[in-house]
Amino acid sequence: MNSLNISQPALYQEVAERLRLRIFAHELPPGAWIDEQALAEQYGISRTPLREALKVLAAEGLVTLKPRRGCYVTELSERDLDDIFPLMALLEGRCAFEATQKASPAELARLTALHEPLERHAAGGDANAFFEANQAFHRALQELSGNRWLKQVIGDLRKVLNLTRRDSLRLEGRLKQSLEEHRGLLAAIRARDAAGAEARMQAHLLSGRAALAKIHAAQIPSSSPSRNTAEES
Amino acid sequence: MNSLNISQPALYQEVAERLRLRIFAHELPPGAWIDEQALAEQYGISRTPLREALKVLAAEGLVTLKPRRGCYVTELSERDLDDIFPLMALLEGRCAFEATQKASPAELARLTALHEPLERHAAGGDANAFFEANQAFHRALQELSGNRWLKQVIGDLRKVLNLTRRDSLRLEGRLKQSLEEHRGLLAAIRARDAAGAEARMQAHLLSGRAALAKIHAAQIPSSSPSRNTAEES
DNA sequence: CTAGATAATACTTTATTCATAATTATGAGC
DNA sequence: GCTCATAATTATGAATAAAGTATTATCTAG
Repeated sequence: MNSLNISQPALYQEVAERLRLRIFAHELPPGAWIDEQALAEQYGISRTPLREALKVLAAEGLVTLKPRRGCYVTELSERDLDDIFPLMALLEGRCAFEATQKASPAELARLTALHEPLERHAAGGDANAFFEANQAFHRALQELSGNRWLKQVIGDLRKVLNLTRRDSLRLEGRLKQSLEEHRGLLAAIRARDAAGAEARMQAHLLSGRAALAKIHAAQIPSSSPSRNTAEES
Repeated sequence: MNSLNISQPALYQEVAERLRLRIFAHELPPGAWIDEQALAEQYGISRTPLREALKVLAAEGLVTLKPRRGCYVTELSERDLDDIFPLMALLEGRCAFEATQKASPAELARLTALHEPLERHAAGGDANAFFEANQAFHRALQELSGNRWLKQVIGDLRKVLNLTRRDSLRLEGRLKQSLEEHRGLLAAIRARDAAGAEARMQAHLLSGRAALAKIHAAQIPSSSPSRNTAEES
């Protein structure tokens, strides 16, 4: 894919990646103002590459640039989530459909192997590890779909979804439920039931949205103070 | 991405928009090298805002940044088109589905009014005007879907598709065929046949891909350069 | 005491300058 | 005469500086 881009990555890309991680970790929470010069001297670079990195992040939707006002981490509304999850269901559903049709027996075996950690970490109750294994499985499916642009679009939306806290898996029973959905999905794929796999993937995503909504409903949305960057050392 | 920028847009955004138009007009054709300093002094600005604009365009996929090598207008391969069009069919199909279900009678009337120019310009054989009217109709449908992120993703992909020449409508009979497809689509929407509208929209997009393929097959019987363009994020 | 206006401060934005890396051209050697 | 290596030129990438705009705080007037 990246034919000539094997050369050393530009500084602004490195910075963009580091900022992404800090945003995903909620070290830079949604709504937080991004202090350019503080961040620049923290990274030991000038503000120029930092600003270029912010342009990239803005195009990805992770931050919002307000002209003459500065840069803020994007805040997702419930409305946004209600828009994005069905869209992801559509796209990842298509992935499941295509992958079911195109996967070779060897690839099917690899996919099955990727499912095993899900079983293990669900049994162990390790939500973080389950989350990672879940991501790996979904990514593999996207790879098997064979459509680079489909994968790209899903990846972009997933980045945006990472703005929300990932603790929906800690909802009572959600881990087990998600595992059950994955079992059904894998079974449909292995049975070469493309339409079934698509439907199960869609249900899986929408079920994830429902879990998130339950979390948000439970947490009191009274005060959401958008604090600035938390100091950590 | 999208902020409520009622204030004056930043210079780099203006530059990005002007470059977009030049790219879409093929004044900067796919594969063309973008000369930063030449363009900067042509616009009477410094290289800094120009470079920031290029970062935005790179995130949109319109240009490809090769570290230490410069910036080039993205070239789409046939493979890319084979990936993107089915994806657009899926997304715009969903738009048609949702819009059919959600549109009020008044909105339905407005949509019907937007269809009229298509009839007129098809009869007049004005491919450019037909293209514009077609875009307007599709955008209205995306608006009616009520899903801002769906609209956003479609818009992003449409930008990329604008990298290709828009002369597929000049293919013998394509104008008439496209009109027929639109008639069927509108009829399904007005009949509140959401599934039918979705199917017709999907067929419409795939039909557009086929027309483009026919153009390319006719124009390039010799060697295809097929520079593959990788997307990064 | 409150509200509005002005001034000051701070941050974004753009420009200019400098350094580094890549490519091309020229010269020399085989 | 052709190929390879080295040097020079050009363009990209980063940093620093300067300017313009927005926001906030303070002071004055009603």
